Amino acid sequence: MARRSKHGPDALKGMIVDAAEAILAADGLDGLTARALAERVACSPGTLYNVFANLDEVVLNVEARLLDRLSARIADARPEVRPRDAVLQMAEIYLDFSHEFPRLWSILLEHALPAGQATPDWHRARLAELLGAVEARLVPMFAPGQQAEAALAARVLWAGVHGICSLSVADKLTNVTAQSARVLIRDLVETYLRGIEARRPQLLPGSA
Amino acid sequence: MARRSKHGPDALKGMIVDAAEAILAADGLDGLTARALAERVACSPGTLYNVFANLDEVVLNVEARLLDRLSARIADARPEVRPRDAVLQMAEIYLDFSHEFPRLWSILLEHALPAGQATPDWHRARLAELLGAVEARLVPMFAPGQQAEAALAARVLWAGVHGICSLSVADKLTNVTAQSARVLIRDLVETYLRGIEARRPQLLPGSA
DNA sequence: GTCGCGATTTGAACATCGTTCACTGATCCC
DNA sequence: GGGATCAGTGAACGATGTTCAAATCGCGAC
Repeated sequence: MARRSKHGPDALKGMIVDAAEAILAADGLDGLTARALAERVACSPGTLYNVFANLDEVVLNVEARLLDRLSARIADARPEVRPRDAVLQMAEIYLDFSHEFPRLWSILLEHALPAGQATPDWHRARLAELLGAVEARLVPMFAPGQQAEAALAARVLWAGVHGICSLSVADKLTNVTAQSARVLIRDLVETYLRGIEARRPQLLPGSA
Repeated sequence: MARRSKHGPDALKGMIVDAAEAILAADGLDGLTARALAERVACSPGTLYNVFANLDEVVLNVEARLLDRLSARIADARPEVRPRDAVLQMAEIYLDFSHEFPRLWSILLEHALPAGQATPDWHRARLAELLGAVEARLVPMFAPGQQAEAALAARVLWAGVHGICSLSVADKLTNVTAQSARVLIRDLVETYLRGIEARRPQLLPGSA
């Protein structure tokens, strides 16, 4: 064996990440062993380490693809006009996505790098991109010169939606099923935005 | 060796959980190995398995103590009178707690049991207790016969606060430091509650 | 055709992990 | 004093992530 890769090295990388995603979705982090992954890719464990530094890097690549998929889904959505509807739409996409890939989603949230290793930059960048999308749809609700308030609101809303989704996926919200998580999200977005309007009803009354 | 325990078996249990908490706080989940834990307790690895079924059970006991500590802190707080202040107070206790034990807190959120094993009942019960405390302080803001709305609001607020705390501890909220997480929490609670009042300004105007 | 070289893949080996269990020896009861 | 008991032991097992010298293949030169 050891024939030169018929697929280029990038293709091999893709195959490994594919296989890793399948294993993670089926068996969680504990199921992803170097030997199990190698067997699924039909190569030896050593080959994995020619392409990735370690298993953590494989997991990170799965996470990256997952985040990209979410970004694409948000980008593909038919844009709603009213800011409230647009934010609600994003929140529901977020919710649906987390429940569509519950295992992968949990791994994305749970996966902690060993020791001092910080979250990689591309990870933070992808999260910042999502946050920016919320912020962009929120800006019309605020007067010019209140971008700081819009940025704050975006972070609060996004963190809140995230909290509902993660607790819901982990089944930790007592008496809250996947179904009713949607109700929570609607209530959060509508009530929070109503609270914003109630603070400055005179500025942009038409934006409600 | 093998002298009969000078400490009762419960004391040994406590010593193990103590040591495990210290290791987890210092080195995270990866640092908690059976041998390292045994060395810190000054016993052999096998002894651990006379007291606990496996290392997961040790971690669960650390988590249980952590949740109890949070509950106690909330119970000890001088109760605020106005519902808004009471909820805000709880949220800030929650935030401070998560940042006081960031590593243990992350483990509490991240720790996923292997395979089909569900979150143990006592865990869910402790979370439900926290949720109930929020709910109790929220009820005065709603008219009689609107307990369902109060329960919904409690879940939304608690999940939202939780989302801010977890993203903040994990350092995933772009441009949001531990300091400013407090600002996010204040904004969430105040704006959300204002949104509730804006919906029914006629009912309990004095509760603002 | 074949030879050789560089790139690629291999899989045995290593340290360490969680966990088990036959054994040890201190303690209690008689 | 002498079993009986049982908390505590630690060597051993299988599996883990990772490494690296060796094996193997693809391909261009001649």
